[in-house]
Amino acid sequence: MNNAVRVRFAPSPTGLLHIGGVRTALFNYLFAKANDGQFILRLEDTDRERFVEEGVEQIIQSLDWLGLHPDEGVWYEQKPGKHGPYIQSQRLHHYREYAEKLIQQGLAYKSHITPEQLGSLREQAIINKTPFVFKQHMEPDGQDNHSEPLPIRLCVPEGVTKWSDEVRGSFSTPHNLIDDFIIIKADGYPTYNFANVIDDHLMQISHVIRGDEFISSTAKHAMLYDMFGFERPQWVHLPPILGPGGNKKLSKRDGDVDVLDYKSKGYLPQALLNFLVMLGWNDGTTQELFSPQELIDKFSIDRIQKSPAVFDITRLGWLNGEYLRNKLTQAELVEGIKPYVPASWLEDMDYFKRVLELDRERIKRFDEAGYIMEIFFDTPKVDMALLCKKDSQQLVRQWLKSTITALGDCQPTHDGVETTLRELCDKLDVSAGRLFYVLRVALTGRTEAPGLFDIIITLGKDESIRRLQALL
RNA sequence: GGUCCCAUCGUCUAACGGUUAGGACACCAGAUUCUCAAUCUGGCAAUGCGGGUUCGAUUCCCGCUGGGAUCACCA
Repeated sequence: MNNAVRVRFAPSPTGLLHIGGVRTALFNYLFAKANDGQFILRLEDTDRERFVEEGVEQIIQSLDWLGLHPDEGVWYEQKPGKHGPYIQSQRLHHYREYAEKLIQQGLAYKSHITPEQLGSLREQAIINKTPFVFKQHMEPDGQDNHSEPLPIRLCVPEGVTKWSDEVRGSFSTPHNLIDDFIIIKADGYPTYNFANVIDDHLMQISHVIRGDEFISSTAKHAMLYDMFGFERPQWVHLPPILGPGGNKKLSKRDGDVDVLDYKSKGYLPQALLNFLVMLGWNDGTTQELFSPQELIDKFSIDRIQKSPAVFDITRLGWLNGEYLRNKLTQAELVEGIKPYVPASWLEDMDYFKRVLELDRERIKRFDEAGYIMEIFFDTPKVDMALLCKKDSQQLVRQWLKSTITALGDCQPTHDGVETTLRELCDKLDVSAGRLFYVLRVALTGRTEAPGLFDIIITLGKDESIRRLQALL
């Protein structure tokens, strides 16, 4: 019972869920599932100034799209769970209660120093090139009356805090390096450093899996656990994901604003997850493709990477194509592409499916389907310069005419068309390459398309002839 | 600047101290010959530097260099 695995993903709705957040959520999810544990979604909304209204909804939708469903905590409808509420702004009484305990023991105090005063102390320290750590004795004198609300600071005792991370190893931080940090802000809300400890304890979190930006504040958390006599969780800090340059964390500047963007661009959640899991983890073999279940079966903390990984979207593109080509049933493919093509294309579903199979290996993302498939639904505009790029207009004209008559009485099968057209090449004394180029452009307006015979039989003899006729 | 972390092909990464340092993406070439795509074959390409320890370092230790994180009444 006591070694039950309980992990949480605890985003702050101060923005939208981005790639880094998803990777963190994924690792938490996999670890929970791999150990028959609970995956909890908690909202850390204690920053009322930067709170983004649509953030909560977007976070839930993102996780839902990716299939990272929590067992407990926040969801469209509150998930059952006996440790709620799971939204920090609804848990203020807990933080107050624990802060009060600390105050009574003399381990925390109301701080009178203003941000301005603190700021100038820090500036002074920088000028003097001396390290600056704020402690209670630096509080200004004459701290009397003013009734405005004050923040509460932890009175960091002397000593050293040691802790260890499951992927990085041991850390040791002397307390003289730690500020008397704020645990309850003047507005009554707790800071992350405080709330996270209280909640993780109350919710019986066994493993704290999070981004490595928290590594330097973990000593504070460990210290708090000790001061309260709470059992410490295991810490697992994930390596950062770097932007394309490889020299800074992936950020909005790299287009990493909202994972739902990947959905609208036509990426598959399985592909995105498969891609993300490889950023900082591998199973030790050369396997590249993992189903969600395989991931759960194989995931383990001891194979998490220490070093950062660069986000390479080319690789995501490859993976997505791989899934589109080999992992999706036709029905799933149709379903996925639906939103990206005109509804009218779907009226003749058999035809749509035939076109789809023809183009399947050409589609890397759903959003490309419209462009790739449109030549089978709309009469293309043909650029004369392109059509006559390799041969004179006169010649092209003649070829088109001959093709129309040849097509007129040929078998409407792939082989029938092939035989007919190759015979035509002989008759016209022209290479297949030249004639087929002209026909492809004439029929599709493009130089890149499926095989010519496939185009003709899919389009149908009549439609093909009609298109050629129209050109003349 | 203080504290801490990290370091294998361009990228994701593999390698009980002993391998011709492996795979994948990307790239290039060839094959399939009607283009593109897909597929197959081949190729290019890495242990940051300097010291140790060792019979032997990608691997262990130290220094350097480089990169990153963090130093808020943000998380």
